[in-house]
Amino acid sequence: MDEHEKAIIESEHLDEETLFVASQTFKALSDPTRIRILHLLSLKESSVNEIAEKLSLLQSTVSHQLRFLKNLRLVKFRRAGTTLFYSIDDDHVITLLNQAIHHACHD
Amino acid sequence: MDEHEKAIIESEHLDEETLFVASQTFKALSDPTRIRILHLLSLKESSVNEIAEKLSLLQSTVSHQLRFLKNLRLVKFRRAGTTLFYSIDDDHVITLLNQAIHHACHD
DNA sequence: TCTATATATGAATATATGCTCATATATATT
DNA sequence: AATATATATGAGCATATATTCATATATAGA
Repeated sequence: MDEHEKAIIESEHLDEETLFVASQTFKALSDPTRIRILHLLSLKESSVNEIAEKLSLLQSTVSHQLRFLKNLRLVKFRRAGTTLFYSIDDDHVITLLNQAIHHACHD
Repeated sequence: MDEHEKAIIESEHLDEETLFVASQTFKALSDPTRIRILHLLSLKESSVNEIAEKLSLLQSTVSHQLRFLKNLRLVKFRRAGTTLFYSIDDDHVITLLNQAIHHACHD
Protein backbone atom coordinates (compact mmCIF):
# COMPACT_ATOMS: atom_id res chain seq x y z
CA MET A 1 0.00 0.00 0.00
CA ASP A 2 1.62 3.24 -1.13
CA GLU A 3 1.45 6.61 0.59
CA HIS A 4 -1.22 8.01 -1.71
CA GLU A 5 -3.51 5.08 -1.09
CA LYS A 6 -2.86 5.13 2.64
CA ALA A 7 -3.77 8.81 2.60
CA ILE A 8 -7.09 8.01 0.90
CA ILE A 9 -7.99 5.26 3.34
CA GLU A 10 -6.97 7.31 6.36
CA SER A 11 -8.64 10.50 5.15
CA GLU A 12 -12.10 11.28 6.46
CA HIS A 13 -13.09 12.27 2.95
CA LEU A 14 -13.45 9.66 0.23
CA ASP A 15 -13.53 11.24 -3.21
CA GLU A 16 -16.50 10.65 -5.49
CA GLU A 17 -14.56 8.55 -7.97
CA THR A 18 -13.24 6.11 -5.38
CA LEU A 19 -16.65 5.95 -3.75
CA PHE A 20 -18.37 5.19 -7.05
CA VAL A 21 -15.93 2.48 -8.15
CA ALA A 22 -15.98 0.78 -4.75
CA SER A 23 -19.77 0.83 -4.46
CA GLN A 24 -20.16 -0.52 -8.01
CA THR A 25 -17.79 -3.37 -7.25
CA PHE A 26 -19.81 -4.33 -4.21
CA LYS A 27 -23.08 -3.88 -6.10
CA ALA A 28 -21.87 -6.51 -8.54
CA LEU A 29 -21.47 -8.90 -5.64
CA SER A 30 -24.68 -7.93 -3.83
CA ASP A 31 -27.01 -10.08 -5.91
CA PRO A 32 -27.26 -13.85 -5.38
CA THR A 33 -27.62 -14.53 -9.10
CA ARG A 34 -24.47 -12.62 -9.94
CA ILE A 35 -22.59 -14.32 -7.11
CA ARG A 36 -23.60 -17.69 -8.49
CA ILE A 37 -22.50 -16.71 -12.00
CA LEU A 38 -19.16 -15.31 -10.82
CA HIS A 39 -18.55 -18.30 -8.59
CA LEU A 40 -19.24 -20.70 -11.44
CA LEU A 41 -16.94 -18.75 -13.75
CA SER A 42 -14.24 -18.78 -11.09
CA LEU A 43 -14.31 -22.57 -11.35
CA LYS A 44 -14.46 -22.77 -15.13
CA GLU A 45 -14.99 -20.77 -18.28
CA SER A 46 -18.59 -21.31 -19.47
CA SER A 47 -20.93 -20.42 -22.29
CA VAL A 48 -24.14 -18.47 -21.69
CA ASN A 49 -26.28 -21.56 -22.13
CA GLU A 50 -24.07 -23.65 -19.85
CA ILE A 51 -24.43 -21.05 -17.13
CA ALA A 52 -28.19 -20.90 -17.63
CA GLU A 53 -28.53 -24.67 -17.42
CA LYS A 54 -26.25 -25.20 -14.45
CA LEU A 55 -27.86 -22.43 -12.46
CA SER A 56 -31.44 -23.01 -13.67
CA LEU A 57 -31.79 -19.51 -15.05
CA LEU A 58 -33.30 -18.18 -18.27
CA GLN A 59 -30.83 -17.47 -21.06
CA SER A 60 -32.05 -13.88 -21.05
CA THR A 61 -31.41 -13.46 -17.35
CA VAL A 62 -27.86 -14.74 -17.71
CA SER A 63 -27.17 -12.56 -20.73
CA HIS A 64 -28.42 -9.43 -18.94
CA GLN A 65 -26.28 -10.14 -15.89
CA LEU A 66 -23.23 -10.92 -18.03
CA ARG A 67 -23.63 -7.57 -19.75
CA PHE A 68 -23.68 -5.92 -16.33
CA LEU A 69 -20.54 -7.79 -15.26
CA LYS A 70 -18.83 -7.14 -18.58
CA ASN A 71 -19.48 -3.39 -18.32
CA LEU A 72 -17.69 -3.45 -14.98
CA ARG A 73 -14.88 -5.47 -16.62
CA LEU A 74 -15.36 -8.27 -14.14
CA VAL A 75 -15.82 -10.87 -16.88
CA LYS A 76 -14.60 -11.25 -20.46
CA PHE A 77 -15.48 -13.63 -23.29
CA ARG A 78 -14.01 -15.37 -26.29
CA ARG A 79 -16.00 -16.46 -29.29
CA ALA A 80 -16.06 -19.98 -30.71
CA GLY A 81 -18.46 -20.04 -33.63
CA THR A 82 -21.84 -18.92 -32.33
CA THR A 83 -20.89 -19.76 -28.79
CA LEU A 84 -19.43 -17.20 -26.38
CA PHE A 85 -17.31 -18.52 -23.54
CA TYR A 86 -17.26 -16.22 -20.57
CA SER A 87 -14.57 -16.14 -17.90
CA ILE A 88 -13.35 -14.03 -14.98
CA ASP A 89 -11.51 -10.85 -15.97
CA ASP A 90 -10.86 -9.52 -12.47
CA ASP A 91 -9.43 -11.93 -9.94
CA HIS A 92 -9.72 -9.29 -7.26
CA VAL A 93 -13.51 -9.66 -7.05
CA ILE A 94 -13.16 -13.41 -6.74
CA THR A 95 -10.84 -12.82 -3.82
CA LEU A 96 -13.46 -10.56 -2.24
CA LEU A 97 -16.14 -13.17 -2.93
CA ASN A 98 -14.17 -16.03 -1.44
CA GLN A 99 -13.37 -13.96 1.64
CA ALA A 100 -17.07 -13.27 2.14
CA ILE A 101 -17.90 -16.94 1.69
CA HIS A 102 -15.15 -17.75 4.19
CA HIS A 103 -16.64 -15.25 6.60
CA ALA A 104 -20.17 -16.52 6.02
CA CYS A 105 -19.02 -20.02 6.93
CA HIS A 106 -17.68 -18.86 10.28
CA ASP A 107 -20.65 -17.06 11.85
CA MET B 1 -9.26 -22.38 5.26
CA ASP B 2 -10.59 -25.72 6.48
CA GLU B 3 -11.79 -28.63 4.36
CA HIS B 4 -15.46 -27.86 4.74
CA GLU B 5 -14.97 -24.30 3.58
CA LYS B 6 -12.74 -25.34 0.72
CA ALA B 7 -15.44 -27.77 -0.33
CA ILE B 8 -18.00 -24.96 -0.38
CA ILE B 9 -15.83 -22.63 -2.44
CA GLU B 10 -14.82 -25.36 -4.88
CA SER B 11 -18.33 -26.77 -5.24
CA GLU B 12 -20.39 -25.63 -8.18
CA HIS B 13 -23.35 -25.29 -5.85
CA LEU B 14 -23.45 -22.55 -3.24
CA ASP B 15 -26.10 -23.20 -0.63
CA GLU B 16 -28.85 -20.65 -0.02
CA GLU B 17 -27.61 -19.68 3.41
CA THR B 18 -24.06 -18.89 2.29
CA LEU B 19 -25.41 -17.08 -0.76
CA PHE B 20 -27.74 -14.94 1.36
CA VAL B 21 -25.16 -13.98 3.97
CA ALA B 22 -22.53 -13.13 1.36
CA SER B 23 -24.91 -11.06 -0.75
CA GLN B 24 -26.16 -9.18 2.31
CA THR B 25 -22.62 -8.33 3.31
CA PHE B 26 -21.90 -6.92 -0.11
CA LYS B 27 -25.24 -5.12 -0.19
CA ALA B 28 -24.19 -3.26 2.92
CA LEU B 29 -21.14 -2.04 1.05
CA SER B 30 -22.91 -1.32 -2.23
CA ASP B 31 -24.25 2.09 -1.25
CA PRO B 32 -21.98 5.18 -1.24
CA THR B 33 -23.66 6.60 1.87
CA ARG B 34 -23.07 3.41 3.85
CA ILE B 35 -19.49 3.21 2.61
CA ARG B 36 -18.90 6.76 3.84
CA ILE B 37 -20.44 5.96 7.22
CA LEU B 38 -18.47 2.74 7.63
CA HIS B 39 -15.27 4.39 6.52
CA LEU B 40 -15.73 7.24 8.99
CA LEU B 41 -16.47 4.77 11.78
CA SER B 42 -13.36 2.78 10.87
CA LEU B 43 -11.36 5.91 11.67
CA LYS B 44 -13.19 6.85 14.84
CA GLU B 45 -16.22 6.10 16.95
CA SER B 46 -18.86 8.79 16.26
CA SER B 47 -22.30 9.91 17.36
CA VAL B 48 -25.22 10.05 14.94
CA ASN B 49 -25.07 13.84 14.73
CA GLU B 50 -21.32 13.84 14.23
CA ILE B 51 -21.71 11.46 11.31
CA ALA B 52 -24.52 13.56 9.86
CA GLU B 53 -22.50 16.76 10.11
CA LYS B 54 -19.22 15.36 8.79
CA LEU B 55 -20.90 13.69 5.84
CA SER B 56 -23.52 16.39 5.21
CA LEU B 57 -26.41 14.02 5.66
CA LEU B 58 -29.75 14.39 7.43
CA GLN B 59 -29.89 12.93 10.92
CA SER B 60 -32.75 10.74 9.77
CA THR B 61 -30.77 9.36 6.85
CA VAL B 62 -27.87 8.45 9.12
CA SER B 63 -30.15 6.85 11.69
CA HIS B 64 -31.88 4.72 9.07
CA GLN B 65 -28.60 3.53 7.62
CA LEU B 66 -27.17 2.81 11.08
CA ARG B 67 -30.19 0.65 11.83
CA PHE B 68 -29.51 -1.25 8.61
CA LEU B 69 -25.84 -1.73 9.55
CA LYS B 70 -26.70 -2.62 13.12
CA ASN B 71 -29.16 -5.31 11.99
CA LEU B 72 -26.32 -6.88 10.01
CA ARG B 73 -24.12 -6.56 13.12
CA LEU B 74 -21.60 -4.48 11.22
CA VAL B 75 -21.77 -1.65 13.75
CA LYS B 76 -22.51 -1.38 17.48
CA PHE B 77 -23.06 1.53 19.85
CA ARG B 78 -22.55 2.65 23.42
CA ARG B 79 -24.74 5.20 25.17
CA ALA B 80 -23.43 8.31 26.91
CA GLY B 81 -26.40 10.26 28.21
CA THR B 82 -28.63 11.04 25.24
CA THR B 83 -25.79 10.52 22.81
CA LEU B 84 -25.12 7.21 21.10
CA PHE B 85 -21.60 6.54 19.92
CA TYR B 86 -21.44 4.14 17.04
CA SER B 87 -18.40 2.07 16.10
CA ILE B 88 -17.40 -0.83 13.87
CA ASP B 89 -18.49 -4.26 15.11
CA ASP B 90 -17.12 -6.34 12.23
CA ASP B 91 -13.56 -5.68 11.16
CA HIS B 92 -13.97 -8.09 8.31
CA VAL B 93 -16.14 -5.70 6.30
CA ILE B 94 -13.62 -2.92 6.84
CA THR B 95 -10.99 -5.23 5.40
CA LEU B 96 -13.22 -5.82 2.38
CA LEU B 97 -13.85 -2.09 2.08
CA ASN B 98 -10.18 -1.14 2.25
CA GLN B 99 -9.34 -3.79 -0.32
CA ALA B 100 -11.92 -2.35 -2.70
CA ILE B 101 -10.59 1.17 -2.10
CA HIS B 102 -7.09 -0.16 -2.74
CA HIS B 103 -8.30 -1.73 -5.96
CA ALA B 104 -10.19 1.38 -7.00
CA CYS B 105 -7.00 3.40 -6.62
CA HIS B 106 -5.12 1.17 -9.01
CA ASP B 107 -7.29 1.16 -12.12
C1' DT C 1 -42.88 18.10 35.58
C1' DC C 2 -41.39 20.97 31.89
C1' DT C 3 -37.92 21.74 28.49
C1' DA C 4 -34.03 20.78 25.62
C1' DT C 5 -31.26 17.63 23.11
C1' DA C 6 -30.19 13.30 20.70
C1' DT C 7 -31.91 9.64 18.29
C1' DA C 8 -35.44 6.49 16.22
C1' DT C 9 -39.33 5.57 13.46
C1' DG C 10 -43.23 5.38 10.02
C1' DA C 11 -45.21 6.99 5.83
C1' DA C 12 -44.61 8.72 1.35
C1' DT C 13 -42.12 9.21 -2.78
C1' DA C 14 -38.84 8.70 -6.39
C1' DT C 15 -35.62 5.79 -8.28
C1' DA C 16 -33.17 1.51 -9.03
C1' DT C 17 -33.12 -3.30 -9.72
C1' DG C 18 -34.01 -8.04 -11.44
C1' DC C 19 -36.75 -10.94 -14.05
C1' DT C 20 -39.61 -12.31 -17.99
C1' DC C 21 -41.35 -12.18 -22.62
C1' DA C 22 -40.87 -11.32 -27.31
C1' DT C 23 -37.79 -10.35 -30.71
C1' DA C 24 -33.42 -8.94 -32.88
C1' DT C 25 -28.69 -10.01 -34.18
C1' DA C 26 -24.77 -12.85 -35.33
C1' DT C 27 -22.55 -16.92 -36.96
C1' DA C 28 -22.43 -21.39 -39.17
C1' DT C 29 -24.28 -24.92 -42.29
C1' DT C 30 -26.75 -26.54 -46.16
C1' DA D 1 -30.37 -17.57 -49.68
C1' DA D 2 -32.65 -20.29 -46.19
C1' DT D 3 -32.37 -22.44 -41.77
C1' DA D 4 -30.66 -23.49 -37.22
C1' DT D 5 -28.31 -22.28 -33.08
C1' DA D 6 -26.38 -19.10 -29.63
C1' DT D 7 -26.62 -14.83 -27.70
C1' DA D 8 -28.20 -9.92 -27.06
C1' DT D 9 -31.57 -6.51 -26.39
C1' DG D 10 -35.73 -3.60 -25.27
C1' DA D 11 -40.10 -3.09 -22.99
C1' DG D 12 -42.93 -4.02 -19.20
C1' DC D 13 -43.69 -5.28 -14.56
C1' DA D 14 -43.08 -6.16 -9.74
C1' DT D 15 -40.21 -5.39 -6.00
C1' DA D 16 -36.50 -3.23 -3.42
C1' DT D 17 -34.01 0.79 -2.00
C1' DA D 18 -32.63 5.45 -0.39
C1' DT D 19 -34.12 9.68 1.03
C1' DT D 20 -37.14 13.07 3.10
C1' DC D 21 -40.62 14.89 6.22
C1' DA D 22 -43.07 14.78 10.30
C1' DT D 23 -43.26 12.98 14.58
C1' DA D 24 -42.28 9.78 18.40
C1' DT D 25 -39.18 8.24 22.03
C1' DA D 26 -35.51 8.56 25.42
C1' DT D 27 -32.44 10.82 28.55
C1' DA D 28 -30.73 14.82 31.19
C1' DG D 29 -31.22 19.07 33.63
C1' DA D 30 -33.75 22.99 35.72
